[in-house]
Amino acid sequence: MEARRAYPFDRIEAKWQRVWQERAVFRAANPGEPGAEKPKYYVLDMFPYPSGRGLHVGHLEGYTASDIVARYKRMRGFNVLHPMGWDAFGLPAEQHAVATGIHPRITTERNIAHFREQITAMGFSYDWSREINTTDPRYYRWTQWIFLQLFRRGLAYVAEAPVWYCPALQTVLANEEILPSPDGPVSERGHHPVERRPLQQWMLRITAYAERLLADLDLVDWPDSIKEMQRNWIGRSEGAVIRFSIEGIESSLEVFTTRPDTLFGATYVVLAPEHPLVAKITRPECREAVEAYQREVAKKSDLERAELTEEKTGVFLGAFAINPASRERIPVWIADYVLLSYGTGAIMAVPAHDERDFEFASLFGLPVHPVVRPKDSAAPPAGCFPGEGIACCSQFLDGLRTLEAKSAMISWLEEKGLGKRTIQYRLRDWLFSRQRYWGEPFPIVWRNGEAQPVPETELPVLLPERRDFSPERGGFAPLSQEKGWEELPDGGRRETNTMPQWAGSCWYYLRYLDPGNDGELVSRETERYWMGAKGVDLYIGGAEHAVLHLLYARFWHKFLYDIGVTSTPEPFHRLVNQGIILGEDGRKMSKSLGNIVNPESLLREYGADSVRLFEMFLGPLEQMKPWSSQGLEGPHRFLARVWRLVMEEDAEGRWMPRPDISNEEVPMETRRLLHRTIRKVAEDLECLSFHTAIAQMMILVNALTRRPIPSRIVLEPLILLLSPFAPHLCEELWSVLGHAESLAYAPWPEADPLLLIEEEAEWVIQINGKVRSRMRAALDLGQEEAESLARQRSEIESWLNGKSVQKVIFVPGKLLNFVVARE
RNA sequence: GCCCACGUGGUGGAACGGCAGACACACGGGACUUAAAAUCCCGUGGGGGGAGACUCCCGUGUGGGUUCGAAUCCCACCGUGGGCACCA
Repeated sequence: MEARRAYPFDRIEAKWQRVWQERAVFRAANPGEPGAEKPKYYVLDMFPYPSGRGLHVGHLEGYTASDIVARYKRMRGFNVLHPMGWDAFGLPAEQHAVATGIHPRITTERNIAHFREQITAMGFSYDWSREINTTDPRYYRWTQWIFLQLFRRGLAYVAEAPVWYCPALQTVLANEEILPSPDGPVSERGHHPVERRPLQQWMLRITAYAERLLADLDLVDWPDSIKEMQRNWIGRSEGAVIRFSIEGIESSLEVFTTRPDTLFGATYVVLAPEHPLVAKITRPECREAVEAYQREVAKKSDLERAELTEEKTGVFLGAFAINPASRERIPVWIADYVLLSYGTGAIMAVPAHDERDFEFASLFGLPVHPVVRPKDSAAPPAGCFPGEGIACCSQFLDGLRTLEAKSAMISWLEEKGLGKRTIQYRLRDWLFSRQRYWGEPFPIVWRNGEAQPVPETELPVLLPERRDFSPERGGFAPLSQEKGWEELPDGGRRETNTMPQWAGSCWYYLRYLDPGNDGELVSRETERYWMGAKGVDLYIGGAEHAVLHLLYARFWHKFLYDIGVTSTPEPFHRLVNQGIILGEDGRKMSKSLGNIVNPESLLREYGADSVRLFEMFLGPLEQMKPWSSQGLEGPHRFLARVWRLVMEEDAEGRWMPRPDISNEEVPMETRRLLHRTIRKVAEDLECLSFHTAIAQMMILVNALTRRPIPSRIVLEPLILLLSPFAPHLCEELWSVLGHAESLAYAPWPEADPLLLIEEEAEWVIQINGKVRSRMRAALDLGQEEAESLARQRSEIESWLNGKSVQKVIFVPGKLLNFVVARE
């Protein structure tokens, strides 16, 4: 069915997309090129993984927002960097290869072509000369180079550690890729069950940067919720490590606690079941029970240990430790509520002041010694009191507040050599290897059991071609099947793990700056120019990357800063998350619900400008909101109205410029409205309030439609204001009005301050805070004049009749409120 | 359980502590048309009074509070979404 079009968007959109491409309109100038004398503005989208499903309206929302900003900033005189690329390594393409035998490279290329086509059809103003692809050897060469620098500085190391292994995906996964579920932990991708296995893995020492990753959150302009999530993920806690000696044995054990002030109340000690000291200190009579418990924990730890609905369990080792403060003999237990991977893997239990210890002590009949009382109470309460208060029953701490008691205890411990002040982080080192094919190979060769770096001159280490994609059983890397690749003539063997998908996305924003540079990751001069001062000026993407991508990228950026590659401590100055777009039914879009909105049909029916405008008109960018295909009508009609302000149909139905377009001045009311609109749109664009900017332009266009005034004096500024939102339509109208050049770099309209000054205002008159009247009057009335004008109004007169006015609130230019006695 | 965000018409949403519901969608009425579509105009939170121009009351999840005045600030609760979850 050939739908009649409200305006010929199909023709003009194809035309302008071709013009932009042919003239390389959006090419950004690097230092030394004409254009680079302008101030820079770097507006970045989170680059997509090119999946087989193509882009959905959610991607398009973020990309539309960033494109509007990019176009706006160009018109404001900035040299704008607005690039796009592909995060193309990753599991889905490899899973597809396993299933179909088609090489992931083929699938990836096909998907990228589809994505690029969809993006082009939306009219986004990317500088395609900077397009990057993480699977391109010219790109991943530098991913490998960064890894080598990390390795040289001891920040990449091999460790045998219990890691999350997913039998279904046949790979290990990072902590960050595991989700809790009612049936135990599962993989984030695919929700397959995962279990713990001890394997030799590459780790990155992100914990070395924990403090800076935390502190520098203060430097960036990000949503508070994201900062908070990162803070929680890093999980800094201050406390002390305290040494407990073991009765009858030479060795001692260390515990970490955030409450050293409660040491006098420590009535037992708990080790993680896997703690290396357990075998050494367990008494023979307890050995059987302890080992049985360890086996049980090892078996269930995979799935059930993460659940906390279960009752606490543990066993006594038969051994005793000495409380270093009270000199009391206290029992040593193991229990699975203590984790080996945090702190020292051991705790001092203070059941009187810790809920978990209290629960455990109650269950096993262990003693409870209160040593803190609330500020307003003479004695500690019964049960467990985890709050802060005043120390008691603690000898030299008695009477001190919790904060002081902590310091006093730490000083005492340090003096006696029994402990010291410590900071612990919840953040763990980053598990960096994957047993997959479709990822960056490590630039590492094993010789005599030692990992050796591949010389930089030999980069990139190319991923070998493959025919057979079935992964090997048991968690070995597929690359270990490629003997000709793995085994080197000198007897060395290449590392066969590959890097995780996060690797390529950790630094891609830097490669856009200088994508063709084969001598350096990015030239110093270019990096200084584009990342100057604050790094990426605006970064738009989904909140699902709050901790993973954004924490990893910050880590790498700080490392690159330390080795002199980057010049700013933080990569992304301002971060904005677009909200999720729900299906028309208000539920999350998903294949199984059948509520996914296909952008192709919308583009065919309404055109890219309408889709762009509607994506923005839906509501605040950061908010979650449902899609409504019917709602698209509004912005579409609006664009058609703008079209008809300039164009009209002749008898044959051809669109022609209106013959009556003039250069004549327009009525004062219209000029004022135009200039208010200019101001409002610019203000709203600065704070990314796109929907209110559109509403304001609709108000202007509605006024112009009502009383047709086809004058360039109002039409041209309107077209410029609208052009970041609906660039194809506006380019066409701009050229119809006789401009030979694209409007992409036309100066943004300036609001005339004289036209923004109002002389009159509508005053609101209230009685006891309720609006009882309004009047148009001069804006600059004094209180007395305003009051007497208000009192003359009959409705106010009758409201005030017989009442005594106690007070009059006067807000200049706005409001008058008579406060009268209530009977 | 803990942390964070958010609750406004039939719907999406707007509103520096000062006119609640801008702008749209949907719906209803009208103009144009042989008719329809498109377009244009008018109406549209709920309830009451009035023949009428009009007018009064109620209303921003619930209950309190601060204030001359609260959708907006504070407290408690309920609901929705997101994050964390034995991290000592």
